[in-house]
Formats: sequence, structure tokens, C-alpha cells
Amino acid sequence: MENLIYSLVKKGAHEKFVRTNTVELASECGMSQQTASRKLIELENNKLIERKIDRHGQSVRLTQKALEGLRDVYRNLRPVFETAAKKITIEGKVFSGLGEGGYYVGMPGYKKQFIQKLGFDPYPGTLNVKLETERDIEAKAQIESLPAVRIEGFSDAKRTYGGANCYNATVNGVDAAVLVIERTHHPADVVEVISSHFLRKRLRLNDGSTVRILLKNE
Amino acid sequence: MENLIYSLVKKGAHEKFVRTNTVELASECGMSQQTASRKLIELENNKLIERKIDRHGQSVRLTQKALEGLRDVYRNLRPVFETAAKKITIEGKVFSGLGEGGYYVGMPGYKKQFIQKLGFDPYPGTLNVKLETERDIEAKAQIESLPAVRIEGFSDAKRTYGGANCYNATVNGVDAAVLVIERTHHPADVVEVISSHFLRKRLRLNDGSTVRILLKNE
DNA sequence: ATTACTATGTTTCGAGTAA
DNA sequence: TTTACTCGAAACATAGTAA
Repeated sequence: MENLIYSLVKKGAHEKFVRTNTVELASECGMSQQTASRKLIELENNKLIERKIDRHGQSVRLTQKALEGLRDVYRNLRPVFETAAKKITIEGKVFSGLGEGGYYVGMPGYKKQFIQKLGFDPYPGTLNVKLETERDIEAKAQIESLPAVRIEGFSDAKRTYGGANCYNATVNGVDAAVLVIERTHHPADVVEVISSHFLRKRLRLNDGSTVRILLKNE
Repeated sequence: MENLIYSLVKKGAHEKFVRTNTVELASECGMSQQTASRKLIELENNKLIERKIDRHGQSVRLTQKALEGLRDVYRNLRPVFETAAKKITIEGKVFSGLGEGGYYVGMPGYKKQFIQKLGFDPYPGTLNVKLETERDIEAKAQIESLPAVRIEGFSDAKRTYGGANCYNATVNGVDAAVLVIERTHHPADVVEVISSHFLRKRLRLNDGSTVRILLKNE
């Protein structure tokens, strides 16, 4: 099954429609023609491929959904084989969130942990950075391969507050930490940063200012 | 199945024994405890993992064989997501092969194709380069994602001669081509280079000399 | 040539449970 | 608690074909 997708990747189906047929795919994947046919149908039903079928074969292309799945695999494998501890740099533009980040960061349940584990008392607000290039989004995904500072969730009488992972970094040279909140399915192109400083003031940032986040490797 | 290996990778089983149990792995992979147990046995029988089992769980580590399989996947996926056309550089040390490379390169059936497709008449010999670092071996594997100059195989009365792929490059600045012979399961840490020049003389190389191969991107 | 349906055979799964 | 066996059920693969 997955096998079939890898065969399609080898043919370049991640960037264009590629011409093939069920007999060819079957032999490449070590399965029968009938199975290849059925699996192509399944992949199509699961919106993992698009097809144009005619009586001489078919053209197949991977969907964005399939690429996302492959990207997950890639992200898991990269830290295994890219041993060198490279410096991760992320560039993006400052934008205004809803201001709710500051509320959470200031809560005693979190604040105590920040002071203890990150070694600084965070300014009660987060700097929202929007990533503009695929390269930066990739770099953000790589962050998770770094050693994290774990912030535990907790509960009060009203509700439960989720955990988070922090990664020491600098923003335009100023000490800070990237905050990756657990469970909330955050957009992939946004990074939240906390710091002991009010970064907008300290770095004279406005909405649209470009900042460079440099992750600390150990 | 594969799923289980990815779970183990996430736990770091590619670099050390990691402690886990069948219930935990099952829930991570969306399968029953029984299936996880059975699959671990299969993985062990297939020499993809090593285990130390006790009554409180088990320690699991991936074998080299499993890592090789994952590396294949990684190599397939990298060109998909590493879009930027990076320059591939390989460094290694010159060594003497058996001299058979020269015999083949000089055969009319190949020579004609080199002249036509690579645009030069190759010196009848190959420069063997031994790669010394993991980084260089990785870089060599990446070559295959570049556009290849295809050299077809052929037959004469006696036998069949296999095909090859060539990749335009420079060796210490001199035009050349990396030769990847088909089918022969070449060692991963050796690169063969052909050129119109006798590179050993032209570049004053001896066994053990370090050379830098720069692949041409288009 | 193709793709892909049906029917049948094979493999895989997981509940129950032993050790 | 574990791991992992047995066995009936569910999922999957392929031969034979139709279109």
C-alpha cells in the first residue's frame, strides 16, 4: 500500500501526473495487477492520489494530503540521518495575535515553571511570527527534534490547561524561547516566542517587521 | 508493521535500547496489544530489531538492517522535500582499483556513447575515490536525485555489458563525470570518475590524495 | 491493450487466556 | 503486571474474466 506511494514518488508523481499502468506498478511493488488496481482505487477514495484513466493506462499524481503524510515520515527520519547538529534559523514577520497568549503565559501555574525551567520570568505576552517561506516552515518542523524544555499542564477549579514544549532561542540576538503549545493544532506557519523582555519594545518591532529566530543547540 | 518501526524511531530506538511495552506500542500504532506483540516477534525474526524482554516490559533497539531500510525511504523522500537545488560536494581519497574500469571505458560500445552524450572522449581509466565520512557517503547517495546522462548497455558475441548513469561534475576544478554503474552492487563509499584528462597526471594525484568532486546542477 | 469486478483462497487481526 | 499462544472472524490478495 504505502509501497505503491513510494513507487509513485520515484516516478515523480509528487510534482506532476505520471503515466503508468497497473501491471507496471504491480511488478515494482511485488503484488498482482489486481491488487495494484484495487489499491489505486483505495488511494483515490482516500484522496491520496488523482487519476486520469484511459484504455492505454493511466496518469497518476499524488495529492497534497499524500505529501503531508510523506512529509511526516520525512520529518521523523531526518533527525536520524542528519546527525550533524545544525543551527536552525527561522525567519518570519511579526503579527498581532488575539493577545490571549499573554494571559496564559502570566498564569501562576505556567509562570512558575518558566522561571524554574527556562530561567527567566516571561513578559506576559507572546510574540507571534508568521513564516513566509517553505524553508522556514520546514525549519520550524525541525525544532521538535531538538531537546525540549517541558512545561506541564495543570488544572484549576474551572478547567484544564495543556502542556507545552519550549526551545531556547534568540530573536534578533535577544534571549527568548520558542513556545510550542501541546494539542492545539497550531498553524504550521506560525511561531510563538516568549522572552523576559517585551520584545516589540526592546527590538523596536511593529507588525510586519522581520525577525530572525536562532535556535540554541544545547 | 512499518508503523511500529516509526514509533520506535520516535523513541530513539535507532541509537539506543529504549524501554517500552506492547500495550504502549499498540496504542501508539492503533493496533491491539496482541498484534504489537506478534509484530515485534516478526521484526525480531527478520533481524530488524533486538530485544531484551523481562516481566516488566522490554528494551528494543533497531538493527543496522532496519536503519538501512529507513535510509532508503529517507533518500527517496529527500529530493521531494529538499526542493532547493543545492550543490552536491563529495570529498574523498584517491585509491587504486583493479584497473578494469579503464578496459570498460575504452570499449567502443561505451566510448561512442560517452563522446555523444557527455561531449568528451574519456581517458581509458577511472579515478577511484574512497569516501571517508558519513556526510560524503550521504552526498553520494544524493547524486541519484540529479538528472543523469544515461549510458545504455549492449551485447557482443561473448557477453552482455550493463548500463550506467553519468553525472557531470568537476574534480578539483577539472571537468569530469561521476560514473554509477548499473546493477553491480558497488560499495557505498566509493565513487568512480571519468574524464577526458588523465586526472592522476593532470591533478598530480597519488593514492591517498584528497579530491573534491563538485556535481553540476544542470 | 487496458481497468477492475467477482469469487475464492490466504493472511492478518484481536478476544480470550495461559504463563 | 508483563508477553504471547490459540482460534474464530475480519481483512486482504489473487485467479479468472468482463468490459
